[in-house]
Amino acid sequence: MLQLTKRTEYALIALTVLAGREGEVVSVREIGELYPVPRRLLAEVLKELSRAGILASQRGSNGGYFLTRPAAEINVAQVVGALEGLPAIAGCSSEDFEPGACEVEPVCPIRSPIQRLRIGVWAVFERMSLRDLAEPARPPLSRAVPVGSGASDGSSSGSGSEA
Amino acid sequence: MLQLTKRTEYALIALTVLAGREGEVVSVREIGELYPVPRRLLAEVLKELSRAGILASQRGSNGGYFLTRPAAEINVAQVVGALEGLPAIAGCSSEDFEPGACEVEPVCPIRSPIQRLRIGVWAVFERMSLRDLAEPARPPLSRAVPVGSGASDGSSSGSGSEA
DNA sequence: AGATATAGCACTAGATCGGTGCTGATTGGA
DNA sequence: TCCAATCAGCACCGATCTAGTGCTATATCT
Repeated sequence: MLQLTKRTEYALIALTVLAGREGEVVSVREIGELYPVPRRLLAEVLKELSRAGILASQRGSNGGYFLTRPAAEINVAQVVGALEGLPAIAGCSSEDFEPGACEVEPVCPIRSPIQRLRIGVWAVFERMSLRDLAEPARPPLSRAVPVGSGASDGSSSGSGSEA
Repeated sequence: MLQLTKRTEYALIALTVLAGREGEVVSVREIGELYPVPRRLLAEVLKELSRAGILASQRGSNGGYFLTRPAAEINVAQVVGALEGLPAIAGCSSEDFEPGACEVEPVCPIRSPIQRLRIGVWAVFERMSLRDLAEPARPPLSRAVPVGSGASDGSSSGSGSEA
């Protein structure tokens, strides 16, 4: 399945909030009040991002999480990498792939193409920063990915709700 | 998990063979003799591709499968789409997503960014044709994806880790 | 002290995936 | 004509992963 996990979705939602309030400490409760996500699970996810160094935490009352770096310097690839490992595309290009696990590997004709796909997908995620997440108005990918020439979500349509 | 299924991997391997023998009818057995893939599963996958119109089949002895169009006109996106559905990235952008299934949807702040990611990933898959698969020498993505500066991995000597 | 909030660990139910079994239909050849 | 090779269709099982929760400890502010 070429799909992010719910954990990652929740992470991105939370990071949207964090990116919009740089410098502030935001608690899981606050985020949960903004968006109907399972708080417990969200907490688990933010802990992971904290362990990965993307967030830092403040314990105790008035505690919460905050970005360790400017939102513009954190990209989706880092987030996905922290929660799911690097996009693997195929098992043989995964992080925890042990040689010999795939019978085809020694003669595999698609290793090189898979690598290229992986790099390409990775690049797509790298090109979107948390600032781009928090400000959906600007089309950050239209420059780099010349495929949706006019299809890159018309923009200027206020608070994003396009099909 | 941002990873193709084994089914899709096997499909791509088989299609590499098919693309290298355009016009010929190739049986599951032949492909299984070339690459150590579970033949039964491979057969199941090729049936699916046949139902999707990417392949056509010839029954009886001397039977097998063949491409319905030139290899250069079939891209990885079509194959992935046929076997896994379009790359969804998130559940809410999946094909079989029913409105109301996601609590966050009405107020979701990342729908638009997710869409952009989806389009970008889709584009990466679209840009690689079966001909590119069959001829790994040429680097078809280096033009369109300017991220691997010189990292197009010249020889497949394994470990392409660029972090 | 007590309320708030994160840290850490483990656990369950459900979905998905990888792979297989079996039966039938079609084609070419001995 | 009969047989072997091959695809078509359906259903099934075990392993793995995901989504979500329970519980307890620790830190901080008032």
